[in-house]
Amino acid sequence: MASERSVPPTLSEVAEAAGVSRSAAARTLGGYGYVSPEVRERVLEAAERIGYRANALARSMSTGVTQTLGVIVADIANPFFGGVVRGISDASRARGFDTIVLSTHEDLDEEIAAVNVLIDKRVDGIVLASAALSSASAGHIEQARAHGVPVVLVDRAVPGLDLASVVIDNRAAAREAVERLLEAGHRRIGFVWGPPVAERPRRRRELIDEAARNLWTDGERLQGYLDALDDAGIAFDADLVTVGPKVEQHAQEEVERMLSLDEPPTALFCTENDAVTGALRALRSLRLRIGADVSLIGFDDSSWAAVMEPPLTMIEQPTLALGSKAADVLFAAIDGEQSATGLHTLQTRFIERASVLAPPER
Amino acid sequence: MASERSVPPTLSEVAEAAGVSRSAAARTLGGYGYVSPEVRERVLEAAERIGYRANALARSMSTGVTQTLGVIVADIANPFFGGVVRGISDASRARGFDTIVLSTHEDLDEEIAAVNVLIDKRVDGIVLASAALSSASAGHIEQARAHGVPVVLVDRAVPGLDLASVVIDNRAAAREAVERLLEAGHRRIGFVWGPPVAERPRRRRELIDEAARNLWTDGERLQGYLDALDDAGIAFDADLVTVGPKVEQHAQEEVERMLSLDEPPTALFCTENDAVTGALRALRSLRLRIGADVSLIGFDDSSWAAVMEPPLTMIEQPTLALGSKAADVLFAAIDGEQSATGLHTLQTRFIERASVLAPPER
DNA sequence: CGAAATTGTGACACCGGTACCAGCATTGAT
DNA sequence: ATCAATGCTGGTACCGGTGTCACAATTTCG
Repeated sequence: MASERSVPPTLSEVAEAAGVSRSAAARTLGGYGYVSPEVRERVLEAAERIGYRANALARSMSTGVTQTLGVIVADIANPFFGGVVRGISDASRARGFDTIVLSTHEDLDEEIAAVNVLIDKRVDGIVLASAALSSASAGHIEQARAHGVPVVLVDRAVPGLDLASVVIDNRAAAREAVERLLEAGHRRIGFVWGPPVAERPRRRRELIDEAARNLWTDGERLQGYLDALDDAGIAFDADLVTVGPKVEQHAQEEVERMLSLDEPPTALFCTENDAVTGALRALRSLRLRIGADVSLIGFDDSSWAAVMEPPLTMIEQPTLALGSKAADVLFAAIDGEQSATGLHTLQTRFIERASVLAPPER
Repeated sequence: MASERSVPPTLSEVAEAAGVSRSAAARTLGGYGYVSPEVRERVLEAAERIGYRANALARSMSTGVTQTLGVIVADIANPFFGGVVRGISDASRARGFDTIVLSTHEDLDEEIAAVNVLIDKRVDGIVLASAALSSASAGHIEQARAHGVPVVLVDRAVPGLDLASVVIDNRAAAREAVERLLEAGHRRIGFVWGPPVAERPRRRRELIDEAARNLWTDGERLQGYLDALDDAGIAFDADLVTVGPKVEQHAQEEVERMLSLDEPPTALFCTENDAVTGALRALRSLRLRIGADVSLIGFDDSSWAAVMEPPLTMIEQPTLALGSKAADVLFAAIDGEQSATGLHTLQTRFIERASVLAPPER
């Protein structure tokens, strides 16, 4: 083997190989100051020959800039966040930035640790899908800003915090979906993926609070559901909202319970991918047909939804756009622009397929 | 506001605040050498008070270690890679390592650039799902090793390269799936997600080469398909293998073509998620029933497959385990253990559901 | 021909840690 | 009383870049 070394060459070694001073080599490679064409040529040749690559750590040390963005999401294996991260990553790459991705498993302590890691690594900015629910639990976000690291929230806003956030209009999207169900004639509409509490809140306010306490988006979607019901003059029924652990299997059980009520729902609104598949499992186990027996609308479109029998009417979230927009806003903040604040709302897309029919005659 | 600063405090500032030397503060915070209890107390208090956090860049500069792993995948938005990255990320975190994730969009040039970025950032190791197909195009991998950065391949092996790789047994998994179809009585079995060439190779060898040239896993899966056919004494029919762009829509078109042959396939083996949904779209458009008319087995199980009508028989890949195993092997290599070489093969799981029935009577 | 302007060079301080080392007290042993 | 061992401290070199600056060499121009 020709180059059998395990330590990368340094600037000094380039200079030595070229027979010039470290400074001259630095100026050539750094593209500043005066360098004679002859020296420049020698340095470039030497750098090429010994395979020199600048140490990004050392550069960051002296420039104070890492050209790196930190990204914190709940779970990178979740396709939704996968899309968001991809959007951030592509947008960053276009600006010559790299991304460090950290998963928090939706745990606030892990999120705080993640923010600290990113501060320590001196990232130039952070995109955060936060599990924090109010300004009271957002101390770590404040700390990042105090350390001079701009933060942009994505997917979730933190009420009461004056922070740039890139989100979708969850409330309006949920409302639209439920309105479609109402238009089709449904009056009993189940809400799948309610708050993860053990005991079912009977009061409406309580339910909303619990949902919002768990996840901002969930609170918004529940609100949208209630908005549509209110407009139609339909009374809220606590039995038509699932509660309990947010896992597919539990969603199934809750939907089965719901469909076994004396007055079961004739339509379901599912606010998450696993809520949809959980609900479909329930329909299957009760031998009910999608659409004909129970209409359904879900959040988070996927290519699978289109090949179901019947194809599912879904709400598509612009995951890539969410990510790239967040990156753009963050870059604006890094560049010191004032515009990089407030709420940026992206549009969802209502994809009408065939899982919504009129409720069955009784 | 109390702490209205935008530059993080340094070790020197801690020392100054505690009224001791930089060295004493360093010894306290670094946990080495002698420090009197009194000084120790003062330093700790001062560090706490001014919110000191060690600069990871500076530390890495002098220790030569970053506690960071680089991860390079084709597309982080792909649920398969999402799982792998999650596995790597969780395993790394358990060892106090962070991960930098780069997407290459399955482009070798981007992959080379990504490797260079990681070398520059002095990551301690790289997990790579490479688009390189032979040792001839793996110069960048060699370069990483020459720079002292250990590399572990995941999901894909590079033939002819002596490198640690963590993969599944694609060939055996494909073979098993096709055997199941044969056992059910099928003799005409379509292979969905063949090589992305414009013109259909007629010769078997040519087809395999094309598939392998595009992606190692695809070549292996095609081999497994042919293995099973060979064992059953069934002649290979080039018309039963899709060719062309690897997108869902094209898979649909190719499957439609296939099903319109004089002797159409009675079963389909799909080697990828989008191949499955593409095939299902084709069945839908031709009004054919899954199982009853055309049996189907696919790669990459998802919760959707279980709620299809009928539920789909699938091959599940251990994405998380693939990632965590890759991380483990990489850590072994970082620790200088010799064991960290060769091929590590993980098991797939064959999930039998209900999309495989006997071929229809003609 | 000499002063000023231009062109090019190497020395060096700095970023913020790590870790080695010389040296000073204090204590105990001989 | 002398010396060694022990406890603790501050000074300092180093990691590998960036970028300023003093200064030397060459060219330009009055």
